[in-house]
Amino acid sequence: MDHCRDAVTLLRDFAMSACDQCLVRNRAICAALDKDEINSLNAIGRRRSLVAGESLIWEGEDSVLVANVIEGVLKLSTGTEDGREQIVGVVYPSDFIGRPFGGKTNHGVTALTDARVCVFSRGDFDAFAREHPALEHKLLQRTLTELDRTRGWMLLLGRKSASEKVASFLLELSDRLSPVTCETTHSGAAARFVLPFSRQQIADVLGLTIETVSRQFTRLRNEAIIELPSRREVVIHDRQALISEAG
Amino acid sequence: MDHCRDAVTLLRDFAMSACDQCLVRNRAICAALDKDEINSLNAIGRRRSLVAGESLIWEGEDSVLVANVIEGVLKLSTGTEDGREQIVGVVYPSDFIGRPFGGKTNHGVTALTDARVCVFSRGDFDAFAREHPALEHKLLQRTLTELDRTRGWMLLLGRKSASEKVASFLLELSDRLSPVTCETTHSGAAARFVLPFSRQQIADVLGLTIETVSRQFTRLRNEAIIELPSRREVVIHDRQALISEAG
DNA sequence: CGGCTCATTGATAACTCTCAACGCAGGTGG
DNA sequence: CCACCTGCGTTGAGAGTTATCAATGAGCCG
Repeated sequence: MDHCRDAVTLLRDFAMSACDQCLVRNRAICAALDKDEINSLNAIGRRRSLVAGESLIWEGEDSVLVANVIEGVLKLSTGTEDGREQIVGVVYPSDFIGRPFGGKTNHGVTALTDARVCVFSRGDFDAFAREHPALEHKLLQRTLTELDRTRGWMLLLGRKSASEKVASFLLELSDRLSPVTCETTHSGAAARFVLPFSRQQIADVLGLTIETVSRQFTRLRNEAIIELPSRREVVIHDRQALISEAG
Repeated sequence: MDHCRDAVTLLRDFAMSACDQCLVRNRAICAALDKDEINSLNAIGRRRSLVAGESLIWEGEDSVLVANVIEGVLKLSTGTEDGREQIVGVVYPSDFIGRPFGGKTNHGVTALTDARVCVFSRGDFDAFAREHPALEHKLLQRTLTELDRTRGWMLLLGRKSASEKVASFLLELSDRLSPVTCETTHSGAAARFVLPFSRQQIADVLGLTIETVSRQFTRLRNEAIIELPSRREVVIHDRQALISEAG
């Protein structure tokens, strides 16, 4: 474990400089660009750090900036006038943030953990993208994948019970978080991870209340399917049981 | 009204021939192409008619074809193993269907009404798109918009009550159906329209049961907010009331 | 005129929410 | 160093909304 964490830390310290040392250089949409193009793109962007809880984009504002996630986890969320909130997406390193090509941003973007992103003014990015079809292609592929994922989530929100929701949530997290934790089982999914979410945020992802989430967690713990070493840590003991609970 | 319906019928009768007479020529992604390019695209596609209930794509199969909707309404849906279903999208004329650039199709596509589509083999379409960045750009814009719409729907599924869901649903339909009904109020939304959905399908859109949908409909009727001339017809009498119910 | 599907209506049950109290952990200040 | 305070999470009791089960009704087609 430790040698892995060291490597990650090392890479992170270098990543503040330029794109060719960027942690997500080969996974983000930038992978579509060659060295010269990357330099042009780099010229119109800048790195920015966010502390947990800090917002990058607010719901309803005109789309003024877009970004790539370098490190950390961020949520996309909307809410009703009377204060109910729904998290409509979660983005991880190498994911793209924002609404290029006009239009309003219909959801806020807020850091769940401390995060580092690579931001562009939307106008600059739009112009650059229009001149680089390979970049637009990557962005299209990414957007199509995100649309698929989002539609899968609709099944969870519309048709699954609280226990199915929580089980599905834990499984998805263990997949999506595995590249950073480095501690993986067979198929590359993490058996132990740190939740980037508070209980309230989990509830906002799943369309539940905080109490229902809490009860499901303790039930899973009592059935020895998971372990909860601390509020934010989860260990999956019986992945198969989770899978069959996920529906 | 009648002169309008005549015009629509007239256009529809012509539309079977070539792209330049296509009903959605200027609204679909094809609008990105000039006359020569349209002809090349036309050469690799073909028109196809679907009767209500007929499927074009099945959940889980490899993505083999993509299409543009010319006429009619289709649903995108997924389900759980035990038979629960969730409609994850509804497509209207000029909308794009399918999953270009590899990957499995995660949701089935089924006609809700009789429909006519313009289909392409996915491989052919992919190759064509890669050579025509303007087309990919249109597709990207469309996909981004669809992603926004889908995320808005997540708020409905996760956080809204049955009455809010039904009200929101009727309002969205009255917007989306207005171009074809031609009978519009102030802002281009139809006050009277024919539902392309059965009660079960409405339930599958909203994450409710058929009985709950039915009860909400009769309640809205009893409160004189809507009128239900037949099973499939809706007249909105008090749009403002619907808006405030939609949450 | 059946026989069918689809929709409505009613009674009851189940699940999740709401409201409320308590507990734990981390941080601050005496 | 301990006490207290505060934020977050857990647990419990009860209420409310929606699902489930069941029966009836309306429209359509052979």
